[in-house]
Amino acid sequence: MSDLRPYSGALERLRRVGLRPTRQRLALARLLFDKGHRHVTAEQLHGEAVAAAVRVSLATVYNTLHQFTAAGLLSEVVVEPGRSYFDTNTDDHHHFYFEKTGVLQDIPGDHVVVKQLPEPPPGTEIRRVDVIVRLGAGT
Amino acid sequence: MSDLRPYSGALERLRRVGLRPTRQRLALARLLFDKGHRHVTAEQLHGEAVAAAVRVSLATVYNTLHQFTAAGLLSEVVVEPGRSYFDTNTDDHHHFYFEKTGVLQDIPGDHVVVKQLPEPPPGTEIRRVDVIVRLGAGT
DNA sequence: CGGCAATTTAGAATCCCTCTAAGTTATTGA
DNA sequence: TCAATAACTTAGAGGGATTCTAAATTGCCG
Repeated sequence: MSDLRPYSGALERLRRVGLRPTRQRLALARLLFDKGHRHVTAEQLHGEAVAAAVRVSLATVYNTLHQFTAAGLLSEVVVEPGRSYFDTNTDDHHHFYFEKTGVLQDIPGDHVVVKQLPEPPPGTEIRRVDVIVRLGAGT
Repeated sequence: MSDLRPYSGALERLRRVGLRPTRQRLALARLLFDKGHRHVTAEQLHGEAVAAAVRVSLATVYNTLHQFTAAGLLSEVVVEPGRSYFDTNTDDHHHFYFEKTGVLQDIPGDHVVVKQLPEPPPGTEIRRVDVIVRLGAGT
């Protein structure tokens, strides 16, 4: 559907960040980026790859997710102990987290404003500000 | 405000939330609450207990931390995959996280203001809003 | 004090994730 | 074009944090 867009190809994307376009990385990039923004865990992505008959090991899925993150193609979101989500949306934005289901959902950037942030302690700088709105069952 | 009362004895605290004051829970409560606000991991707390010659297993430390959290005596802070911090400050506040050292530090509640929060999706309610300011080495 | 449910415990188990060492593949440059 | 080489992939072992299990212990009530 979306591979008509000029620079959305997986190969192009890898080239631009200087990662060798291997069969595994290309396949994972397509799974991640070819259908809108997503939040996935390594296990989930590996499952999708296997389901799509892509031969790739779990170790490579982990490596690839971290390389993509380091390259700025993904961002990592930590909401629960012992499980990392990777978000294909790298714009400045925040998250709803449904505690019951473990589902993570973007909150568009302009819907949350953080004000009066204190100065970071000397010798440090702010890398990122994460806002997680935790949701439970309503009344 | 988690506690307006001047008397903050461990026994009293456990009684108030309906947890049986066992030797282990009393000792852990003292370690946690008797010297100002703290951020600890289960391992750390267990280490302190052992150092203080309190006989308690790691499993019990985990159980106790979760029971205290469920009872509202602690709050859990998730900043890294694979490690949970427990915070003795249950007031509304946020955190600085020093990525390099793994140290967590409170930001007083009135120093961060979150605005324009969107409506939670129907059937859900906001349980908590976590703000984590991630810090790296400055320039 | 006796009885029973709550609690504690050691150790095994589990869950994510990382590492290692060996095999494979993309790229480079002659 | 075709090695040579460096980058990459992988299975399986390893590791850290946490949870589970089943048995022993302990606090609490009458």
